[in-house]
Amino acid sequence: MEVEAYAGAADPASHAFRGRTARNATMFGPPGHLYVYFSYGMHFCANVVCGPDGEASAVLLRGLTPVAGLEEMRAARGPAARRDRDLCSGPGKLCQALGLDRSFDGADLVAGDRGVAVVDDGTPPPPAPAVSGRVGLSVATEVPWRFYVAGAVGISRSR
DNA sequence: CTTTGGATCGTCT
DNA sequence: GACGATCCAAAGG
Repeated sequence: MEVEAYAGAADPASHAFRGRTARNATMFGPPGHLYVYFSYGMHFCANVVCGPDGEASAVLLRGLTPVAGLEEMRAARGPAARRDRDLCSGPGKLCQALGLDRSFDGADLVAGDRGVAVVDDGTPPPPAPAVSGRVGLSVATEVPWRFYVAGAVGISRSR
């Protein structure tokens, strides 16, 4: 598990920093929804909207430990994912493995209206999550808002 | 193991 | 018209 926090209008690294646009509209909506955007001409990235309606705060999903549907993930990722640990070890890989694209933008993760939901499987929170600066930014690079489970499978390469 | 460069296009200036 | 909240293959140690 690996995530990064983006603090809406107050965060220069957030897509919401320059105000609401057609692309980031979901972030300005109510929490519990999925914000999916297209980047670098070939990748999708997924966020969970977490602030109250109108605040545009979100959490970027950067890495996951696959626990089920491994066969489907391998098929979706293709030959590039040599090892199972590479299936979801990055924001773009994660979306490819789960089949997420722009059509999932705005999905309700509580109701699961588009077949995607956030659920509690009983795994307790990590007692000591690791922290670092966020990856791939040109601004606010030292703000320590990247959180991950140290040693877990499916963590992206950090700088 | 690390470094480097190419692919590729929607979005905002 | 420029630039990404990226990934991967290839090449060098």
